[in-house]
This record gives sequence, C-alpha cells and structure tokens, in this order.
Amino acid sequence: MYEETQMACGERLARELKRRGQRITPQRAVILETIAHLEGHVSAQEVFEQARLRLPGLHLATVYRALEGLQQAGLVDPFHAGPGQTRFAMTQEDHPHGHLVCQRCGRTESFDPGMAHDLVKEVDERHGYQVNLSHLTLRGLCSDCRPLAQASRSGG
Amino acid sequence: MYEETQMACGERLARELKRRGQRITPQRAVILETIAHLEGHVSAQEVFEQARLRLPGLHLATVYRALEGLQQAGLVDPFHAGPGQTRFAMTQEDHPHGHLVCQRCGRTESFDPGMAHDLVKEVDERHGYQVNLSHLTLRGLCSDCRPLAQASRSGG
DNA sequence: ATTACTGCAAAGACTTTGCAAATAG
DNA sequence: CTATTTGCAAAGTCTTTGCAGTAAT
Repeated sequence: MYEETQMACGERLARELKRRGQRITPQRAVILETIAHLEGHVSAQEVFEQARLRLPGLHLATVYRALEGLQQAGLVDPFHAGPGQTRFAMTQEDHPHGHLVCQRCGRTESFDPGMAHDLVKEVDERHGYQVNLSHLTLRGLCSDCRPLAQASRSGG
Repeated sequence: MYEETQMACGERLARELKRRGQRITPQRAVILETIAHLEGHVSAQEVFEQARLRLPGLHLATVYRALEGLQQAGLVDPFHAGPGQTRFAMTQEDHPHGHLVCQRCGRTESFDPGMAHDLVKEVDERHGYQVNLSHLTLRGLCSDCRPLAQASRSGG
C-alpha cells in the first residue's frame, strides 16, 4: 500500500527510519508530510485532523505513536508551549531551531538558538548546567501582540 | 479560623491578596507556606501532599484554585517543565528568576534571567518578539547528570 | 450580610496502553 | 514469514468545573 505516497520529505523519512529499524508506513509518511506542510508548530490534535483528511481511517493514538517514532528518528521536534500543550515541528537537517511562543495569541515562530550561545556559556560557568539549545523555548509577546498588550494594560 | 496560621510570608500574602480583593484563607496560607518551605519547584500534587499534612481536609481542587489565585497575586510563579509537568515556585519580591530544568533527573534550580539580556535584545531586533524573562525555562543537563549522560551515550 | 472560597464528585483535555488484525520488510 | 504497526477502546494522568455549604470581610 505504500507506493504513491511519495513526497518531498520522503527521502529523509526512509533514511532515518530505516537507520533505526523502524518501518515506513503510509501513516507515518502522511503525518510527517502534514507537519512539514503546516510549516508551523502544531499539536497532535491538529496533525491528526489534517492527516485524517488524507487517511480517513487514521486514529489519534496512531498519531501519538507515529510522533514518538518520528521524534526518535530525529525527524520532528517536540516542545512544551504550555500546560498540556505539546507541539511539534519538523526538524531542519543539521539546523536546530528554538521556538518563540506568543503568550497572547499562541503564535509560534522559530529562531536561531545560536543567539543564545553567550547565555549558554554563562549558565555553564555559573551553574554547571549544560543547556540543551534544541529545546529552547522563549515565551513572550509577538510583534502583533506587543502593542495590543500595552493597550489592554492601560485599559484595565 | 485564620489566626494562628502566621508565617514568614504571611505579610506578603495578606498584602497582595487584599490588593486584589482576594481572601486570605488558611488553605492559601498553608499552600503558600508549603511552597516557600519546599524551596524548590514543585507540582500541584506535591504541594497538595505536603499541605494536607497540616490541613487534613484539603482537597486537590482547592490546591489548583489556590495556585491560580496566588499566581494572579504574583506570589507564585508557574512554569512548564515537561508534558503535564507544571511546577510552581514562590516569587522573590522584585527578583524574577528563570528555571534550569535537568532533562535527566528532573532537578530544577533558579538562575538570574538577567544573563539573557543580550538574547532578549537580539530576539527583539530580529523577530520583534518581546521575551518574557519571568517565564524563562532552560532545559538541559545539570552538573550531576552531565557526566552520566556522556557515559550512557558512549555505552549505548 | 455579602460574596468569595472550600470540599466533593464528576467531567474534561491530553496521552498512553492492551490486544487482535493488518502489513512492511 | 516475522516483527512492527495499526485501529480501536479503555484506562491513566493532570486539571477544571458545578454546586451547596462555609467562612472571610
């Protein structure tokens, strides 16, 4: 059944899954493609809803399991945007990225965690902690919400 | 019933809650004291278990509601240490702190988010994001786990 | 006297698990 | 053919909510 589901990220999928002895299933292919297509940082539920359009029989549990496999294979990158809010993005090959989460609208964008090198160094020196930049998530206000937040602050 | 439950952080509790029209209940007092006493970064469940030793009738739902009230009053600071792992710490007056979470052992310590000022500045310039330092959580390996993680890496 | 807060139980969101059938390699 | 993966349903964890009684102000 796995023949026509060829897509852009298929090569990486095949390569990385095979390397780990995992199997290339249509579900995983569609799920990975969905994450790549959405290009954002999506929840398991969102992946499920989109992917199910192409695989009607898809079950949410399969999404969770596929997501776990794809994480292990290093193809997707999960992070925690809030309580019960785990989101996923496709990893860039040899290109880790951090996440900027807007506390107001929930918008998420990527940023170059290389910007945090000085911080990492200082945390290391002062605390002996080795910060994992591939999971760096910064919370704050996005460019759209900054002015709005100021307005609501003065308003009430 | 609220008379003997006087403690170190009682002043702040009274001041900040009153300011917001919230009431000073024994539950909130004990919960805040418990968080302060544990001095770490604790889950709602942990707060509940400890606080219940002093308030046998305490219910977990009350802990969640109290925690929400204490957050609003700026007395406790929640952050997300993992999926379904929201933890709380007492805020330091006029002294925001970031969190270092060890991905291996779960240990959490505080650090001065002032270290991240350059990062904040750069994120602002490049993305227009206003990073909220009072919620900065860094994940990585603590000083104890660093060597262990390296060992297990070479091991398998 | 008001009105917020508590305890309780039930519901809700999110995620995981056991199992038999299906399927990739 | 064999081991992995899927769909399904059920259970698990963490958190929230409705309600009536209780207590702080």
